[in-house]
Amino acid sequence: MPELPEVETVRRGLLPAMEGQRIALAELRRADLRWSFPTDMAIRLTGARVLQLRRRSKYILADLDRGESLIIHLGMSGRMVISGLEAVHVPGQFHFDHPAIEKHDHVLFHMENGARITFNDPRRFGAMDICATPTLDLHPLLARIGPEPLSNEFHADYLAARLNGRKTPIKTALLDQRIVAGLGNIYVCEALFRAGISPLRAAGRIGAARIALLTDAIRATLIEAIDAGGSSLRDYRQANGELGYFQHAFRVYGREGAPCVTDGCPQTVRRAVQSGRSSFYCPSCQR
DNA sequence: CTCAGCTCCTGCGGGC
DNA sequence: TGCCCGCAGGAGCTGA
Repeated sequence: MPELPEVETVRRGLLPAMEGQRIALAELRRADLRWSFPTDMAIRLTGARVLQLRRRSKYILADLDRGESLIIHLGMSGRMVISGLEAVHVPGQFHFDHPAIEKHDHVLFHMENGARITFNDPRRFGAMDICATPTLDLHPLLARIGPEPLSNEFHADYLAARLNGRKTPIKTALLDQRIVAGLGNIYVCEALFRAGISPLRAAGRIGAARIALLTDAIRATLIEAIDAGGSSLRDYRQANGELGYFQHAFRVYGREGAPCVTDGCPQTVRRAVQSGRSSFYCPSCQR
């Protein structure tokens, strides 16, 4: 599913169920996602309290009261399904409603407060690992990731320096998590459209002014998507507590052949394949 | 170092 | 209806 906005939305959705709560039981129904879990991961999680849920790039980080942190990546198809957040009162008793286990439910966190968080991932590109909190930043999955795009470290001068001399297309460069964290195929396409930059353009051949436009476009695109996720989060909560994809009004992504949304632009959105992945763009608005 | 291509895995939709 | 193909929001790894 997830690029930065979706992961941030999932994190926020998990907060009431997980943060400050103890994991009564961590149940690993399948231990081989992208990599195998540490063999003792269930033991290390069971009984631990979640002190804080953070996000770094597309990773959700759960700091535990035992000096360790759980690292979660949703891959392409990972979802977190929350159930039983609120006790159902029937005469004489309370109980927590949980749906039946489904195909591809790989990991379940049974929380002390009665909530259950189910990690479902059909393609199993997702990952989990656990390691000491003080050295979390040195973890191989996290160590080389670039700045958060919504932080002050990400600015035009930084991006210009990182793109300088690069022949690779800007589309490919922005997907490189070492340059900037958290962008994926959708929001790269959307940000490039906003900035009026062709995904095919060599990364090192974009002027300083346009790179500044691009950093602003990346930020605006992500913030807008997070806000959209926030609203759909409320909808989901009312429905069944499930956190999944939220539909967002994309301007180019997935719109091949459809008219460009720019007022007066006669063009249609094109699709090109770059490093094996689809890029969507307007050949007139993006140069 | 940079860069393109391959790879993991399952599901879905379109064409025949 | 069934089968085959291409495609999917990620990213690590290999080899040139």
